[in-house]
Amino acid sequence: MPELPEVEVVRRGLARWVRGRTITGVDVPDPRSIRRHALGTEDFIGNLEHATVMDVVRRGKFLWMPLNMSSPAGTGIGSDPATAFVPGGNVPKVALMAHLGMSGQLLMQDPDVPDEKHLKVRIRLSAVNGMPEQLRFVDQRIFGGLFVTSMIPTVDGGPGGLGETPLPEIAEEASHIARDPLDPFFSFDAFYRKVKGRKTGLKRALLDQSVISGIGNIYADEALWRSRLHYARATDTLRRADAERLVEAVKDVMNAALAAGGTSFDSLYVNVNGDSGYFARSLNAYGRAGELCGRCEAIGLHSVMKREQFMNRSSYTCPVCQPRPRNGRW
DNA sequence: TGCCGAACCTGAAAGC
DNA sequence: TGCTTTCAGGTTCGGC
Repeated sequence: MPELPEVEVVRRGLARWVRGRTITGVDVPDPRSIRRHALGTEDFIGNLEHATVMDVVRRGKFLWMPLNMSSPAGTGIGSDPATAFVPGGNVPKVALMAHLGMSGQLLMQDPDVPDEKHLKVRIRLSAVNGMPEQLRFVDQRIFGGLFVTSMIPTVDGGPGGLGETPLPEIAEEASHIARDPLDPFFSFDAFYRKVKGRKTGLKRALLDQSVISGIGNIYADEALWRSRLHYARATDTLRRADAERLVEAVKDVMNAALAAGGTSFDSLYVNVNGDSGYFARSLNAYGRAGELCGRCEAIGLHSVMKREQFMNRSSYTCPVCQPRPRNGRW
């Protein structure tokens, strides 16, 4: 399942292939994957054709490609995105937005590669020697999707997200979410204020993208395990030191996952070249129900990881080093 | 206003 | 063997 590290792996791969290239054609074999584009398939295609991809930017699990709409068809080849943004000039007004959902994949393919079983959108790119000519959106469960959205100024004046040429603009549909822990402009104080202001459980807050973005079920469990906190801990009882430990754990686990190319349990997550990541082998909590807690075992304790139902999902904890708080409070 | 749960969706695995 | 049920989970939206 793509969470922040997996989306960042995809972003880096995509940036290498699509920056500066012009979209020459678009097919939408399954319009369900563009259902968030309210104006329909024709409008979606009309917005993309002849536009030049300026960059690939990410905030949390949202990924977008700012588009230069002013380029005549075919002139995007070899243009330099770093110099394409002229203040007050051809600043991108729209972006192609992507969310991978549960099973979305953005793949670079040559035209002669047969269509994937769950191919939803095909974007043809201007020809460049040695580069694949199609960007394909493949999605088995259709929780993800593509749509065109406006670019708007960021509230804090900082870059909208992580990209190769950061701009003080953000895709409108991503403007409601908080900065993610790997964002250089991430503010611990802002995160702590939001968490303390909530009256809910800690894991629910971690999964709330308006509090902190990029965290899904897997890395929430891993970060809570690393920081020895229980998912049901009431957020308004969280001490500053606990929150600092938690944020550091989130950063550590995400950086480790990024270094391993992401977490893959099956073929549902792959990078733009179709390769899987290896971080699943390093998980300490997620999916380890019935196994011994590695941290407790290291000090001679025999505690068995347990799985509980939470928010229609599974949560994995160690009952010894992550004790459940009484009534959510310590 | 803010929290919470349902719904969306498909394929693999388990159960019968 | 084949059918049915369960499970996986990110985001949005409606109900409370």
